[in-house]
Amino acid sequence: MKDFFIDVILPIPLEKSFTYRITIAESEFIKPGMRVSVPFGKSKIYTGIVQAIHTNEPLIYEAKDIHQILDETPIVTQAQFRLWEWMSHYYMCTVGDVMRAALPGAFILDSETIISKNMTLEINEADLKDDEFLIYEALQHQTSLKIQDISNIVDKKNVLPLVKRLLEKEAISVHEEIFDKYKPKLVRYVKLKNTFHSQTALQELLEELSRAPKQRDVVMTLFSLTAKSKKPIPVSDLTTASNSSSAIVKSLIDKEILEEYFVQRDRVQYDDQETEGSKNLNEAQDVAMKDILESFQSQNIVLLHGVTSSGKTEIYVKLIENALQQGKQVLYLLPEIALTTQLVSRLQNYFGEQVAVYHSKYSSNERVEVWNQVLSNSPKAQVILGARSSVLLPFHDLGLIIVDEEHEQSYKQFDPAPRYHARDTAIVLASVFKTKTLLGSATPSLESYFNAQQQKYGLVELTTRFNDVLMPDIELVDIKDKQKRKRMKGHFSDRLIEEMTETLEDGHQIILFQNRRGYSPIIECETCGHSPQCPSCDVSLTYHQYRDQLRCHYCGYHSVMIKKCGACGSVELDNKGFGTEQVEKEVSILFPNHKVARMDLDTTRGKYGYEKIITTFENQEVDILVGTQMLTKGLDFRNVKLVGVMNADNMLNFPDFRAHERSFQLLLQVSGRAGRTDKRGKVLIQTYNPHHNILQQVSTNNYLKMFKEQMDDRYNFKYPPVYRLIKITLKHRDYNKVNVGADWYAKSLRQVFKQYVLGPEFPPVSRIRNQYHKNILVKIPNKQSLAKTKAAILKINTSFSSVKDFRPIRVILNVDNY
DNA sequence: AGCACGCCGACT
DNA sequence: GTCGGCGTGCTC
Repeated sequence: MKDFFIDVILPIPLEKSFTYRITIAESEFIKPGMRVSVPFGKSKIYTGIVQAIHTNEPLIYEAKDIHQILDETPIVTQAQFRLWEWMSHYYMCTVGDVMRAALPGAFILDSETIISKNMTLEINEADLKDDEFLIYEALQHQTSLKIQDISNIVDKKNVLPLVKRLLEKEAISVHEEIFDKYKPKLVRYVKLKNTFHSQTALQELLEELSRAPKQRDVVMTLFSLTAKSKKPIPVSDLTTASNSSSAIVKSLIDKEILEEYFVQRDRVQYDDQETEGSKNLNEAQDVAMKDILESFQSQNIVLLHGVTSSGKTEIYVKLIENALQQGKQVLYLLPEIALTTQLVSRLQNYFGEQVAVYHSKYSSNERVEVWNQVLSNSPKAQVILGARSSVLLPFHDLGLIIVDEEHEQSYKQFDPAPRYHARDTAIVLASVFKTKTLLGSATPSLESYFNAQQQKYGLVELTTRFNDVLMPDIELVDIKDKQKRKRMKGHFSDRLIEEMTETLEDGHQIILFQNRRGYSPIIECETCGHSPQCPSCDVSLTYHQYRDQLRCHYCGYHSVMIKKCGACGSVELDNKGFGTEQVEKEVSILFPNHKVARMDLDTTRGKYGYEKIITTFENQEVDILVGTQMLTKGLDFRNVKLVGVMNADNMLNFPDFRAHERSFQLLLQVSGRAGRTDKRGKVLIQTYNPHHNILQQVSTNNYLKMFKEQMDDRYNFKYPPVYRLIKITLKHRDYNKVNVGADWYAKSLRQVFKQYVLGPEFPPVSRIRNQYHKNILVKIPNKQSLAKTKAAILKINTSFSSVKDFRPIRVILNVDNY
C-alpha cells in the first residue's frame, strides 16, 4: 500500500512548497484548494493550502503529518492557482506571498501556545524561583494561560526562557491551539414560547404580568409586531418598538415566557431598494458601445478612452447586463478611493442585490463573507465591485472584467510582495477565463494607449461629454508675473480670487487642489538655515498647524512644533512651501462668510472618513473644498463650477520618468470635476511656468499631443512602455553595507545586461525608518526575453545572498515599478 | 517571515 | 552573575 502525501503552500516568502504525510482516509477527503493546518518548525502550526495530492515520498527528509483539515470543500479554485502561479513568476515573488495577499486574514489561522499545569506531578514550591512561582500559582486559579498572559503576570517581554525552565521542572505542560478567526455574525431574535400561543394562555400570561407593566408592554408589543409582519423579530427591534431595555427582555427569557434564538446574517447588507432598468445610451455612447462589442470580436482587451463625464459608466452598465444575462460573473475594478457610496449605490440601483463590494476598508470577517459568496457563485455576488485585491477573489465563471480609471497608479501594489498591478493581473485573469477586459479612462496610461496603437488592444474613443456639457475652460495663471506685480494674496492670484468670488456669488461650489498635505513642508530658521528633520528618515518635517505638530510623512514620526531653532536658538522661523492646511486657512481668511473643508489623508481617516466629507460637500453644506489628489478620483459633484490648482509646478518637477504623464492625468482629472452639468466649468491652474508643454496640452485637452511627445521621450531615454523595468531596492540600516552591497549587485547585473543597468542610486529620500535605501534599475528591451532576464536576476540574487556580508541586506524586486 | 540557538554588553 | 541584544540557520 502506497503512502499519500500533499504539497502545501504556506504563507511565507519561501520558494519551496512543503510536503506532508496524510493517511489514506485523509487522502480520500482532501482536495487541492482546501486549507490544512500543519506543524511547521519546532512548535508552530501554520495554515496552508493544499496544492497537490500524490504518492511520491520525499527522499531527503521525513515528511511530517498534518495537524488538521480545515475545510470541507476547497476555498481556492484551480483558476486561482493558475493566476497565483503567473503572479509569482511575473512579479518575482513566492506563491506564499500571493496566497497571503489573496486570502482574507480570517482564513489564515495561527496557533497559540497554551500553558497548563502538569496534573500528574506535585511540585515542591520551594524548588521554584520567584517568577516561576508566580506562574505556578496563577495556574492554580486558571486552568490555562497564554504566552501573553504570562508576559503580563511577570511584566517582561521575553518569557520563553521562563516557560522553558518550568517545562524542564515538569511543573507545566504546553500545547498549541488554533482558533477560528472567522466569526459569523449572529442576530438575536425572540419569540413567544409555544405554550402561550393559544388565546387563553396569552390572556392568562398578560394577567399574570399585570404587576410588571414593563414586561407586559414588551409581550404586547411582540404580539403586535408578530401579527403585523409575520417575520422573525430581532431583539433590537422589539426593544425600540416597546421602548424598553434588553434587561426586561432578558428577564422575560429567564422566566421562560420568551425564547431567544440566533440566525446568522451577512455583515454586508443592502436595503432592498427598487432596481431600475439601465438608461438608454445617447448617440455617442451607443456608437462607442457598438465599437467595443465589435472590437471584442477580434481583441481580448479594449481601451475605452472617454473624456471626463462622457458617461462611461452607462456603457459599463450595458456590458455588465449582457454578461449577467449569460449567467456570468463580472468584475468591476476601481481605485480604492473611488469606491464610495456614490458609485456603489449607482450600480446597486441597476443590479440590486447582485452587487458585492470588496476593498481594504472591509474587515477580515466581511471579506470572508464576500469570498464565500463569490466562490459559491451566490446570486449576491454576480457583479463584484472592488479595488486592487479583488482580482484575487475565487471567481466562478467570469464573463467580463472592467478596469475603470485604468491609469491610476494605486492599482500597483508597492509593498509588501506580491508587487502586482491589478490592471495587468486582471488581463491575465480574463485570459484564464477566456473572457474580455475593458479598460476605461479619460487619461489612459501611456502603456495602455501604446498597446492600443500597436493593435494589441482595441481602442474606442468617446469625445463628447454627456448631455453635451462643454469641456471646462482651462486658464493658466502665471504666478511669477503676478508676484512681480504684487497681485498675489498669499498663494492666491487676483484671477483666482476673482473667479472664486464670482462662483460663490452665483451659489456654486469650488474645488481647490494642492498636492501636498499639512501646513508647510519645510520649516527653516532664518538665522542659520537649519530645518528640523525626521530622526529616522532623511526628510524635512512637515508642519501641521491643526495639531501644532511636526510630522514625517514617511514614517509617521511626530513631535510638538518647535518654538525656536534647534540649532541656533533663533525664534525667526520661516515656512517654506505650502500644503492643504495652509490653503484652507487662507481661504477662510479671504472668504470668511463661506464654509471651507479639507480633504486629505489627515481628514479622511476611519472607515467612513471620505464619505463624510463627500456627503457634506454634495449637500452643499460646504462651499469650498480643499484637497490633495484624493479629489480627482471619479467623484461627481454636480454644483462645482470652479476648480483651482494652487501650484502645478511641484508635480511637474518630480524626479520620476512619469512625472509629466502623471501631471497631465492629474490636472485633467481634477479639471473634469468642474461643470459636470449644464454650466460650463472653469479651471484655473497657477504656475510659474505657463509655457510648459504639459500645461499647454492640459489647457487644450490634447491627449494625443501629450502622448506623442511623451512617447518620444520614452524612446529616447529607454523607458516604458518602450522598455520594461525591474527595480531592485537594497535596504539596511548600515549606510556602508548598502553601498558596498549595491555596488556588488550592480556590477554583477552589468556583466549580463551591460548598459541596461542604471545605478545604484540613492532615492530622493535615502533613509526611511532608519533604513538606507539604494536602487538599481534594469531596463529590458522589447525583444529581450522577460523570462530569461528574470532568471538571470534571480541567479544574481541567489549569489548575492550567499555572500555572508550581504545576507542581512533586504532585497526587494519590483517588476514594472511604475 | 518567524523562531530557536548562541554568543557578548549593562544591570537587579 | 543574569537579562536581553541581534547574527545565523532552518523550516517539509
